[in-house]
Amino acid sequence: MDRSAGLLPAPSRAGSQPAEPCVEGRRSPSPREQGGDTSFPWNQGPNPSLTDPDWFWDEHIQAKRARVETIIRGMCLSPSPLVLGSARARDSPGCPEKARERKRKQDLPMQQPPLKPGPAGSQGSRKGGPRVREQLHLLKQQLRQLQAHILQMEPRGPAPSPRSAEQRDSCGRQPWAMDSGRLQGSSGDLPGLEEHRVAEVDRQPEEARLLPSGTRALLETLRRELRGAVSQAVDSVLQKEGLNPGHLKKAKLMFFFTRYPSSSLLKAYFPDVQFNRCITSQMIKWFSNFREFYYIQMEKSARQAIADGVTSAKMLVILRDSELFRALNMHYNKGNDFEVPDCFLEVASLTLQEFFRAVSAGKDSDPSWKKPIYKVISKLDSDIPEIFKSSSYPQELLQN
DNA sequence: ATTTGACCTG
DNA sequence: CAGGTCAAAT
Repeated sequence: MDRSAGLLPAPSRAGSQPAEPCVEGRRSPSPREQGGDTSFPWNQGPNPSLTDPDWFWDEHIQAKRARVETIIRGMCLSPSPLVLGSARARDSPGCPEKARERKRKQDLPMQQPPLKPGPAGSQGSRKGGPRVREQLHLLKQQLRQLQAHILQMEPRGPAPSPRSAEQRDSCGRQPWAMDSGRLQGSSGDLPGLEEHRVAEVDRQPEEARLLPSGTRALLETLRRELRGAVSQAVDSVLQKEGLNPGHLKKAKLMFFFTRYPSSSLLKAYFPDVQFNRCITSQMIKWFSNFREFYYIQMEKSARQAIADGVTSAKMLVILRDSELFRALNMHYNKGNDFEVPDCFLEVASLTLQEFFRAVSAGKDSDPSWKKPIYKVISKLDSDIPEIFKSSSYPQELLQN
């Protein structure tokens, strides 16, 4: 609520930051950006997906998807139509286009990895915002339905007689006791496995307890498999999927520190985002939009100051109670979740002053009069607090 | 040929 | 904010 004295020390930087004669138009990478010289900042981070070849990750995801698809498909083929109905209902609403068409060459990520025939991958990268949530919901629903379905079928299983349930060692093993064993082949034929199963199955409803051990084991295995598959599907959907509102919010806060983030910096500060062309461009675009608003405000304010009779640029300092601050804070920090750093106010003040000088000197007659200002400002990016890098979303750590 | 930024528009 | 365009830089 109550802010520390907002008065800025009117940094002498204003004088020591003259528009130097930069040879190249492009902004030279700030020293901060390349702190790791040859190595990228994110080399330190525990995110293999960023360092590994893209195809590796894609295959991984594709494997997951394929697995889930298989399971879901199996569910649809089951005697119960319940799943089928909900699954279809999703495709019909928005896109009349055949789902087949989606497998065409990626329309946006043009030349990412050389391969990506993705079974369901191409649609995942699209920004059908709500679609993802629908899918998630669908998956959860399907899981629940399948579980109910299984339980419902259990009693009718292999003629569950109280005896068969007890004499699980009898030679009368059901045909699919074998299948059960095969199914969990991955878990191996551990000696004590049987006991484990029994212990787990015992926690199940009464009906289930009456089933032969083989059946119970199968059910349990199925359940486990399904749970794992759905869980993975949810993860993959939640992640690939693109940027969410949380990311946008974080980006806005980051703008307080950096007006011109490089793509590598963005990658370093959004570990939970899988960057591809689309995502990267979108984020770059965000900052471009941020800048646009920022510069518009600055120019407007500068002209206002001139109209108000301000004579010296040095008199223009953005305080935390100024109108300009209010507008900026509203735009990048709606709700005051975050305390705007002083460094931002300094840069903003300098920007304002630059605009003031330029307009005062009548430079604005030149079509490209803003360019020099941009050049100056682009060199004033600050370091972004580590917290922004570590946490996926500044949901909580925002308070301070 | 690709990326990035400004600018304009909806 | 996302789209698209244009220019500049890689």
